[in-house]
Amino acid sequence: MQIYNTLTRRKEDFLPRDPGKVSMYVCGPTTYNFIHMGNARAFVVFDTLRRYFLYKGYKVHYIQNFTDVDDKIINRAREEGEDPIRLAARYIDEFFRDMDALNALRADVHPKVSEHLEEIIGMVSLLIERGHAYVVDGDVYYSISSYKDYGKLSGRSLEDMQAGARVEVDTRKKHPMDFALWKTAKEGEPSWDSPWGSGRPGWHIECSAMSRKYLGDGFDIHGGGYDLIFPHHENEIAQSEAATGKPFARYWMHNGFITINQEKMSKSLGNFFLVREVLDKFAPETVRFFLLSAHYRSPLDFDDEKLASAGRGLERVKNCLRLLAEAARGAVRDKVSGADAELLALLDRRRQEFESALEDDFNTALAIGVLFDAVGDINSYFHSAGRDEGPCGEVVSGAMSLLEKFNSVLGFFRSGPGGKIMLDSGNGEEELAGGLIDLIIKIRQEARSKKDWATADSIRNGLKDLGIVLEDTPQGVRWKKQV
RNA sequence: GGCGACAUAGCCAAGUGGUAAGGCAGAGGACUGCAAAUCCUCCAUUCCCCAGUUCAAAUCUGGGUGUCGCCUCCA
Repeated sequence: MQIYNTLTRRKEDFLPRDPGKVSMYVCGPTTYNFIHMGNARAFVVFDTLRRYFLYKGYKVHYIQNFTDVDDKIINRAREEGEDPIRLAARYIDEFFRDMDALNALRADVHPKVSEHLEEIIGMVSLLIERGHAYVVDGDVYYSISSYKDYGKLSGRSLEDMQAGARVEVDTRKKHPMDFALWKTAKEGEPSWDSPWGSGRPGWHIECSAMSRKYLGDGFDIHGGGYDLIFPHHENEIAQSEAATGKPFARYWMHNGFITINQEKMSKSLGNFFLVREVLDKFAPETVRFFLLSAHYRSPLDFDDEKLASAGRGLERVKNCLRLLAEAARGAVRDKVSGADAELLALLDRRRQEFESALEDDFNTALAIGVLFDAVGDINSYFHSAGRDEGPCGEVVSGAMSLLEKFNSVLGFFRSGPGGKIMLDSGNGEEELAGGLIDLIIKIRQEARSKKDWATADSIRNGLKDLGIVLEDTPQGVRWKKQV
């Protein structure tokens, strides 16, 4: 597999540190609010990458942190009169609600800053010992001048940064770009005891400390949004490599932004859409499909019309799944004809194309194209060969299994044991509704048999207004929920 | 100011040297009582512009133009 590595600015062959195993660390959210679509993109992209490694048979160790100690959390908590750690914990629950809806698998570990002070303090101490950090009035700063490779990820030099520094210069710092590893506690803030007094960690050190704890030195993939390259990831590298003397993450992957009217969606610009707002209007599979429909490094412009277009496209895939499910329920033929064998061979080729697409820097857009090609192949088959002689059992199960394989990576649809796709959640209420709809359809069929088209159409239109679409086919009547 | 990315049909989007995937929308046809779904056909002589390299360029080089991003919390 080839992966574009931000560190080297080119695609490289992906060779895991330990054969057969992949270690990944993805920067999670600062939990002071619900997550927005931009956050979701990063998490869905890396979830899908992880799923692809699993599909390929790798054992994946996937870590995603929560920043639950931070200025913004503290400020928010103050405004709402709530304990900061509790507020953060609440938004962690909300994070899971959103990401579960988007069918993202839980990480193996979701470490929190508030539970890793020991590791963080240990790493800060190590940096001081090694001369890469200094203490000023209870604050600890990382000295970027002490680390010769500072700037290697973002491609900037110390000189550039001095020239571009527009931030107020703290005269206690040795270099204007030196950053805080540890901050002295202010009144009313969460704080922990440390060798430098009571305080709390700076932002960047948590990822260095926690990734090391769970993945060790030189783990495989570190991911996050483009905006984390500088300073966050640059600083992580500086901290980790200076502290351990060993190379940090081997492959750095960064996803592009979600934009609104071509402008970056961000909390600070205020032009963001919360995941749950979007999920009120669009199905989760549509949202996930949309997020994967462009290459992960490209910007992705968001608006309702684009989501709607994505939803209509996904409907094609759903229709094909319904067709296959229906065929599997009906009578199938054992004998494998020439047309059957032809389709099976074609689908095997699609499987290979799907994999090559993802092997090339994780090109989900291309992989989705292959999915649509496969859907077209299957539909054509049912239109001709499968229809004339009845569907072949091997074809039906083979086609379904292919789409399930694709889905195990793309994760559009929820799946049960063995990756079986479940289009409807199937709770009791839905069963009841389904029974009622079947009954109404039966009554309508009686009207149709008497050529009472007025009644038949009135029933169909009435159901449509309720969001139930009927399809009269030679094989009988099908119904589904409207998109 | 420094650094970097991108520019492909009405819309979204893949494609890094060999003659433009896929989706949405649209047109025609098949099927249907009519629809829906599905199938078939059509829909960029051309990839922001101008030069250049090459037998061959959307793809490489140079120069423009435009848009966006990072340099400050941000996925």
